Amino acid sequence: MKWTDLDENWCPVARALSLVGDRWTLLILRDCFLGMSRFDQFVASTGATRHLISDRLKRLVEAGILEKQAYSERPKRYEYVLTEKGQEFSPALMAFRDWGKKHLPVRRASKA
Amino acid sequence: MKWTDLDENWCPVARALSLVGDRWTLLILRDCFLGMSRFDQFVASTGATRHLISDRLKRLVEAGILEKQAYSERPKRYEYVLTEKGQEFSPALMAFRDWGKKHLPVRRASKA
DNA sequence: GCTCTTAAGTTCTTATTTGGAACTTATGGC
DNA sequence: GCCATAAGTTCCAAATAAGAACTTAAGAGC
Repeated sequence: MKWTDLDENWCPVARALSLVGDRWTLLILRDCFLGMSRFDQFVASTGATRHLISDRLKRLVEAGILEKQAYSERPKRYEYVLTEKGQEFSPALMAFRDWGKKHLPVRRASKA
Repeated sequence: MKWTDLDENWCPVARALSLVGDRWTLLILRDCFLGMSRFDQFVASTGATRHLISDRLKRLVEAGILEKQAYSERPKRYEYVLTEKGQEFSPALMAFRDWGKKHLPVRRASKA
């Protein structure tokens, strides 16, 4: 079964997961809420490959969660900003944060 | 970069994702909140392969999110129940549900 | 005492996805 | 000219997932 098959599932959780239920996607959204908007910021912050970031940004734009906006004309440079649909995803990330804070404390010195 | 490298990340969202930031894992947890507890129920409900369910259940048990309990001695049969740590993950799933309900309506007759 | 069914996995082979590094395009600065 | 920056794309190897069949243990029906 493919992930895209979940997009018409009866369950709203499954439909949400088909779109944003992916680790890199969720990390990109976290970065957006932290104020990031550019390709190389996402690459540096998440540690994902450029290929993955490229792919996930494309999906998020198609889904109307992010919007691609030019911030420079020559050379053409784009940044990605949260739409209202994207903004409204924040409760989910906050729930992840709260749960992580409570149940997954850092044991050693952080690597990242 | 590997996923497991996120488990010591400074960010609690990243640490949470290293453990449960996977579509099948989140679908299994959804099923647990819907009252399911057995292997074949997860397979049928999520549409994932048996291999994946087996792997994800193992991880969730190791992480202390689910507990494996015998419900039959001969033959040995196990079921998986949420621990308190697992129970406390419900706000995240509810956030996914609310966001999915609002922003991802079903367009055609459901396939699943 | 043979065959069917159920439950919880495991194993196998083939496809798809990801990781990592190098390359591209356009421009500005030294 | 040569180096740097930003936002990607391309390539191949490695890791993961898909799909179906097999395993183990027991009870039910005949």
